Amino acid sequence: MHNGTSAKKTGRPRSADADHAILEATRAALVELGWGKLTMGDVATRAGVAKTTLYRRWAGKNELVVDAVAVLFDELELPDRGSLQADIEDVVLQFAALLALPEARTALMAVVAESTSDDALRQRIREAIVDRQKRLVVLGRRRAQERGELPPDEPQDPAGTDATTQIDLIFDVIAGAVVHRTLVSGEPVDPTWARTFTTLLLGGLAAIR
Amino acid sequence: MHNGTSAKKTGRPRSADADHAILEATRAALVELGWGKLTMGDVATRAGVAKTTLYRRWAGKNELVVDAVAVLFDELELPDRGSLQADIEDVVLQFAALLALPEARTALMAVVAESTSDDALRQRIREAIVDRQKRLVVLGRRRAQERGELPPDEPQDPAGTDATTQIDLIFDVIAGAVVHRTLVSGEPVDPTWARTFTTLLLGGLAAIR
Amino acid sequence: MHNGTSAKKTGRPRSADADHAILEATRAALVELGWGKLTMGDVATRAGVAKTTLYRRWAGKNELVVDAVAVLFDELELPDRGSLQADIEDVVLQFAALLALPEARTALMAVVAESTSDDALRQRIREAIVDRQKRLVVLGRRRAQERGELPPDEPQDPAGTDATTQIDLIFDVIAGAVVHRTLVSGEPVDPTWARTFTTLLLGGLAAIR
Amino acid sequence: MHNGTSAKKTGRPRSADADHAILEATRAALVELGWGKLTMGDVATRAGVAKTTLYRRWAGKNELVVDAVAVLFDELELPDRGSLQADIEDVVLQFAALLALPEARTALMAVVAESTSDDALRQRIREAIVDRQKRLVVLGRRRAQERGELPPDEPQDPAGTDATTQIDLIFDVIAGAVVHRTLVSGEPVDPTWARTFTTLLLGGLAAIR
DNA sequence: CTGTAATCGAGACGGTACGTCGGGTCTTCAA
DNA sequence: TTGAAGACCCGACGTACCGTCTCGATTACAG
Repeated sequence: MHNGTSAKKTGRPRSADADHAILEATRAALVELGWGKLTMGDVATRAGVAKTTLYRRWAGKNELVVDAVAVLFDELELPDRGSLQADIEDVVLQFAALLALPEARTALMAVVAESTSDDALRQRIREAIVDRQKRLVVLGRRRAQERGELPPDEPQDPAGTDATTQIDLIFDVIAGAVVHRTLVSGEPVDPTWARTFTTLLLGGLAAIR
Repeated sequence: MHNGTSAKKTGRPRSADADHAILEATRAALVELGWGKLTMGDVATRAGVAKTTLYRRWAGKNELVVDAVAVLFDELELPDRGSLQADIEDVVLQFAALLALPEARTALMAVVAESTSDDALRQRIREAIVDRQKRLVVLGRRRAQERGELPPDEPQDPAGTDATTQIDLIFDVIAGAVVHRTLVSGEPVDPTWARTFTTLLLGGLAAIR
Repeated sequence: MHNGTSAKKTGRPRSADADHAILEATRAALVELGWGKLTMGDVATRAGVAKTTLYRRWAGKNELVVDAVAVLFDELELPDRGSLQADIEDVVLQFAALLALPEARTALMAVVAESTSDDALRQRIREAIVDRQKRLVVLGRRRAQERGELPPDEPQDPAGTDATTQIDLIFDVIAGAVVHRTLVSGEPVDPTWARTFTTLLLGGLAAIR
Repeated sequence: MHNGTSAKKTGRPRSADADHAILEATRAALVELGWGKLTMGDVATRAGVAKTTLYRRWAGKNELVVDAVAVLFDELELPDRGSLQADIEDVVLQFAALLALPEARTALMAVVAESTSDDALRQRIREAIVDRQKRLVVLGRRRAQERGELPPDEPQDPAGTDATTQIDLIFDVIAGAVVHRTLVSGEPVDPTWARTFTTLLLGGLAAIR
């Protein structure tokens, strides 16, 4: 977040309402205008807040938008559907549904784009958005191991892949494929595609062990 | 490209040199400044061209950059390394190397980001960049079929996937995973990762048949 | 004029129609747009002529406008109304009527304004417009002398003014007063004002002898 | 001036320094560059001010220049030289000296030229420049009446002219003649000319009573 | 209850880039 | 050689946002 537990003793305290109003306004503006047309002044106006107030809390457009959309990604969940295949299909569809929201797709790509030339921003994105979703992979994998669908983690087999590498790979493949199909190829992620993709992924996982 | 075979009979013809100079200048500016700091005026100056000339050919920054970087992606090739596994690993590494170029990574993500709220731009990107690289998947797949590594296309098996669906899926998985690992996860795509990823992909392909 | 009797032997001859169309279009554009909004491109379009054609004949906006409006001032005449007072009143009203035409008032002031920092232009204005109207003063003065209303020119009386000085002074006073009242004060020059002004002028002329 | 006593309660107040710096810079730029080459951007730079600041106060070049030069005309004074003839000669020479300044001559004519097709501008000029100088005529006339050089204002004699008409006439004749001789005829206004002209004027004034 | 201090909305500030417009030149093809 | 068409370089336009700054007016907590 933008401010930690910094010590502030005296003076008028910051309005908590303002924070919510600003983030809400940011999301609304993203939907209507897209990243490129979104302006700080407009966000301030929508939030009924002065630009000063906005800049007192966030350093710029990037930081503001990251915070504004991060919360959306926290809503992803991994329900226990009984099998790994079903679990993955479910989360793939959830993720696709999220990327169907204009504010999410637009904001995600925009901040990622900015981050290609801004390491601090990349770090922030990773912390606020990306790494937090890895929990889904970790959780799903553990459940599958408990069900016996996947073998338990073992001391690294030189011919195989260790747990971290595997988790990262799964994450990149799932997130990458869904994002690419949705935003680049522009094709829908429907249950059929989700099933085929998941089948491919699980088939592949068996192969890398 | 920005102009088709429109009929223009009279008047001074447009300078072909200007086109090249502008696109070259755009790539140079992208490397030095990145997407965010790149300005139309600067590109014009670098190209030794008036801003008007630039706007006469491209509607804005997005369109210009798409054309400027499209050519970079055309350099990807699929050498025949003797096996499908080797072919894919090779092209994965080529793609990763391309995304390591600042002008390519920054420009690609930026225009994709803009395209989330601009259908015309998305269409342009797809034509100029994305669809043209599908040729690599098509070619690699045909070679593998000739080698017997993959079964020939058959009348659609209701339980399987038809050729087009499979090509699209492969494309989304490869491109998505490489882009995600490179630009979002921020981890390197090295030969080891390429091998593991390719193994997963081929294992998965066997599963969806 | 813009071209003298320059020798042109070969090639396609210049269109005489073009000249008229251009000057006519210039006057029309002046009326509608005023000096500041008048553009060479617009004049060319109105005249159904290419900009090239226009620049082949005139060096720029100033020269073009001077020629376009010069002809208007040539229409001033000094009818013989029987007395100097009546003659002056008549020409004052003619001049005022001319300055009531938007193309004349606007063009005259505009080129005079430009001429404050362009000696060549001032020279051109003086030749094309100003000096040609001095004929009216010279003629009126001679008629008055013939009628006996004014004394004949004499060898310079040290206490008086010689002929040239007097002509210049009369011209400046008449032209200046009419222009100032019309364009600066923004008051109308009607017969009453013309009579009072002429009375003042003639009374003054008697005093400087 | 450009802003009246408009009520503005909140927000940062406009910088008074900026106003002065801008007007000063405008005059300097007029001297160096003349009206035609003067640009808003250059004025802003000279004044150490952003273009926005400039446009926040003045609608355009015309309005700015009117205000910038208006102050020059306020420096004209009518010293009491003991006789009406001497007073007029003095102010005529002052006015001529003012018109010898490049910034004054060029700016005055340019804005008058623009005003021929812009009523709001004409109004502004009249308020800021023209009408304010009528004070000189009014003052000189009253002094002369006190000295007995001119008869006191009387209830309008049907055969004569009332006070306002006379003041306007005198103003148009003096200003018009000086401007015309200086800027159109391009001849100098020296003491000799001033004397002759003043003699004519006073002689004429006697005639219209 | 009275300071002190940080907050608030408002809006002016110095900048940078925008995309357009007009000036005057140059290049092509047709007459 | 002229003419229409239109692309060219150049420079200024007036606008939009940026992120900072100054205002006067609220709030809180501290003494």
